[in-house]
Amino acid sequence: MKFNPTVPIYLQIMESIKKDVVTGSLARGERVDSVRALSEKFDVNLNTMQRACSELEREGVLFTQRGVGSFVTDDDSVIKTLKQEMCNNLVNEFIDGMRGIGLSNKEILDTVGKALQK
Amino acid sequence: MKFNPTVPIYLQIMESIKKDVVTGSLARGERVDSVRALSEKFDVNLNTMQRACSELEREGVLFTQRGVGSFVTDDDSVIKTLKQEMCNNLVNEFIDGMRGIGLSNKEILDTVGKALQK
Amino acid sequence: MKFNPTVPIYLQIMESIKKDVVTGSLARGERVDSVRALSEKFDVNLNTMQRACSELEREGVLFTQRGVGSFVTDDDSVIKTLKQEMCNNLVNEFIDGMRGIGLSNKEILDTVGKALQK
Amino acid sequence: MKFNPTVPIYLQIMESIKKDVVTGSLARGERVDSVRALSEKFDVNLNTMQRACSELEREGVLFTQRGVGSFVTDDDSVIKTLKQEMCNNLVNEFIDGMRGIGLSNKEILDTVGKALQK
DNA sequence: GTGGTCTAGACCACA
DNA sequence: GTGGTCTAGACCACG
Repeated sequence: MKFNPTVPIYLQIMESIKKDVVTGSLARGERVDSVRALSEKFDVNLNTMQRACSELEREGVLFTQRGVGSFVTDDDSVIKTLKQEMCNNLVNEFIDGMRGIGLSNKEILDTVGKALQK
Repeated sequence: MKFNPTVPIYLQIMESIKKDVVTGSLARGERVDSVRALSEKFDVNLNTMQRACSELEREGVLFTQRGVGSFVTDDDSVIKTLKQEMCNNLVNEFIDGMRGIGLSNKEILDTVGKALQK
Repeated sequence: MKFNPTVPIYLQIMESIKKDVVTGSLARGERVDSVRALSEKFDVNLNTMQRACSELEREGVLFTQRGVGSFVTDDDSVIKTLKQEMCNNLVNEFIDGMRGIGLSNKEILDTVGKALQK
Repeated sequence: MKFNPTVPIYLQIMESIKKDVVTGSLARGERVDSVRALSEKFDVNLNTMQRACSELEREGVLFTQRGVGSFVTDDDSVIKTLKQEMCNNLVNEFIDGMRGIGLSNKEILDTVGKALQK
């Protein structure tokens, strides 16, 4: 995975895992790889991976059973909320940005429409 | 102006000025305030403001006349390109993000449509 | 290192490092000292050193791994191009200068020849 | 005349006038244009032109007769020395630079030879 | 320990 | 007055 050097790696990893969770490619309640394995998979420092995981835990996306491993939350509503939040953030940032450079509602919608066709 | 503490102030200032340029609220060739004045306006340190300005100059958005002041580029094509770039970035990031959380083209378009009505 | 007071220190440091790179005394891909160490070595302020390094990074001579350190580019072609550029600049400035004060090609070549024997 | 933004304009003007003097395109003892006229010719601020002229006077290249105007020095030895100095500076800087990037005497001479043929 | 950013305050060259 | 550079010292995110 390629990281954008301007944003913290652990945030990018968190985003990546969240995406897997909301798309179901990491299923509800499923066990995730160990931090060590993940750090190798993402090719990042172990500390960085730990940071990403503990933040995800804090957000309720993952939970840990000591001595057993980490798991995706088994609370479906958490996942739904997460998806909604991510979606809202994306949309709001996008619209604010487009309006900020002077585009009208119509122009925004047209631009999205065209871009989606590619 | 309120700054997002997670992204460098000078970048946020650059964004703000770029927006003014692409929306025309800073006209082509127009003189911009002195670095000192801007640093007060944005309420940041002089050095921070200078960093923002010199990066904008490197990007071709501003140019400087020694001992005189800084001006918005008078090359219209630069401004057009800038606007196009900013727009593309927004759209691409948005679409990538939305697809990343598993939304279809139709869902993306619908979501934007609804959000624009608010 | 002694600095010429009429040209910015950070530029002189950049030149110095570039020379080390093109002569190979800083090898391709080699790690360079930390900014802190360099600032002591060159006996300049940390910020000045950072300025020099970030400009070198922008020029592709160095690259940075977050939290790890900075390294000489591992792209050999960049180094070759750099050497060629530095060489061309020197030669062109020199010849332009000499012609500017009215010397013929023959005189220029003779002068260089004599100077090299010292 | 185009100025290099990284070096003071007044220095560039001084260089330009010195070249005219050593090549004889400004003859020994010849009257030079008024500072005002020169500032228009070079398209620079009057202060800048004044700075250039007074430095040239300090260096003995020009001299001023109050109420009359400025003139190129009528001392031929000054001009010869000037030319020699400019020439030496060019050669020394050039050779130092080339050696600094690791070229041998032979390589330096070859490079100059080739460049002169263009 | 690494690089990156920010502030405060000073000095300089240029116009 | 303008922009540009430099220092000193602090804080932060990252690994």
